[in-house]
Amino acid sequence: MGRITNRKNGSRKEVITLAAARLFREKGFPSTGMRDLAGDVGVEAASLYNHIRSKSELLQEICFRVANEFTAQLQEVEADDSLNFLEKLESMVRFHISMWINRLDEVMVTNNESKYLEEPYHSTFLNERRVYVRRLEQIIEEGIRKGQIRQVQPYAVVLTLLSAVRGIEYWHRTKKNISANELEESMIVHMVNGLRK
Amino acid sequence: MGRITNRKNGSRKEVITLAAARLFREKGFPSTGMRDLAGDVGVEAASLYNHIRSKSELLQEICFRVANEFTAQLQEVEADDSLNFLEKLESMVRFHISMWINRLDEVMVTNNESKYLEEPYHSTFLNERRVYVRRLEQIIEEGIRKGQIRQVQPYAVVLTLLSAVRGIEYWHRTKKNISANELEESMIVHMVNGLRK
DNA sequence: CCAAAACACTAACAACTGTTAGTATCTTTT
DNA sequence: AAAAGATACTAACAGTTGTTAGTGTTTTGG
Repeated sequence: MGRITNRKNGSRKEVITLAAARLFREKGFPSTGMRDLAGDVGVEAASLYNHIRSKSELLQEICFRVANEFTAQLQEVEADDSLNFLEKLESMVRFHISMWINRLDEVMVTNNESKYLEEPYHSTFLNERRVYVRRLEQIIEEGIRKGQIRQVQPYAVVLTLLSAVRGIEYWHRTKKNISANELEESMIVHMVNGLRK
Repeated sequence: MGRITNRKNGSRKEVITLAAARLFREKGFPSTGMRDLAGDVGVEAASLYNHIRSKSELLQEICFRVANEFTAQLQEVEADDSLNFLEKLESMVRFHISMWINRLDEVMVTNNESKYLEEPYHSTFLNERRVYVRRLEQIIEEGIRKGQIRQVQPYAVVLTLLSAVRGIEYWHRTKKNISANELEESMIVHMVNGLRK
C-alpha cells in the first residue's frame, strides 16, 4: 500500500487524527475499529502504530485540542476591553456557532465521545469544562451587576446557550433549509438579544 | 442466583429495559456488555435471553417508546383548542423539559444512542423525528401568521429549542445549583417569552 | 401434588477487539 | 550508491463480544 500523505495536508499523524474525528463522530468511539480507521486512511491497521501510540491517544488529541481552542478564545474575549459584558457573551456564542458549523467532527467528538477518555484525562477534561462554564457565568453576573444584562439565572442561561448550539448537528444534514449566516443570526437574536436590559 | 423481580416493578423485561437505559446512557450502547447488564440485574448474561430477543431489541424498545410519548403529547397539544400557538409551543417545551428532568436515562439514550439502531429501525426513527420537527415548525408558522409569534425562522427556532433542553444533562450532575422549577422557568423565560409578539 | 411453563445456570461458539513482534520496502541523508 | 530512518506489511496474541445449546431448578396452574 502507498504512503498516507504527500506532505500536503499536514503531518501523517494529523491526517489520521482528522479521519478518526470523522469516524468517531459517525460511528462513535467504541465501535470505530482501528481497521476501519486504517481502511479510511489507506493502510493496514498495524501501520497506524508507527504514527500514534493508541486509539485513546487519538481521542485525547481531539478533545483537548478543541477544549483549548475554546479556552483560548474565552481568554481573548475576557481581555477585550472594547466589549461590554453582553457583547462578550454574544461574541462567545458566535464563536461556538462557528465552531459547530465549521468543525463539526471534532466538536461533536469532544461533546459526545469525551466520556470514553481514560483516567486521568476524563477527570481533567470535566474539570476544564466546569471552569469554562464558571467563567461564562461570571461574564453574565458582571453584566447583570453593571446593568447591561437582564436579571437571569447565570447558570441556567449558560447551560441553555452551550446546548442550544448543538442543534447545528441536525442543520448539517439538511443544509438547504437555511444558510449558515441566517442560522447564526437567528440563533443570536433568539438567545442573546433577549438578555439585553 | 435469585429471580430478577418480585412482581413489584413491573415485568422482568421492564426491569431489564430500565437497567439497560441507565447503562446505555452511562457507558454508551456499544460498550455496554450483556454481562454488564446481567450483573446489574443480578443474573447471568445468558439468562437475559429468556426475556429479550437481543441487545438491539432493548435499544429499539427504549428509543421508540420515548419517541411515541413525545408524538402522543404533540398530538394532544395540537388538538387543544384552548391554547393559542405560542401557548402550544410553550406547552411542548415544558414537556421536553420535564422529560429531561424526570426520564433522563431513556431520553438521553434516545438522543445519543439512536444511531446504533439497526436498519430499518434507524431510518424509521430518523423519519419520525423529521416529521415531529416539521409539526413543531408548523405551530410556529401558524403562530406567526396569526400574529401571536414574532417573525422568526421556524426551523432554526425548533432546532434551538430541542437542543437547548439537552443542557439539563449537566444540571443533573450538580443539582444543588438550582431547583428543577427554577431551571424550567428560567429556560421558558429565556427561550419562549422572547418569541411573543 | 403433579405437570407445565417460566426462568436460571454452565459451557461454548465464532467473530472481532486493540496491540505487538518481526520483517520488508520506500525515502532521505550522507 | 550506501546507510539510516521512516513507514509499510503479515501474522499472531490474548481478551472480549453477542448469542446459542443443553440442562437443571423454581414457580405457577389445575
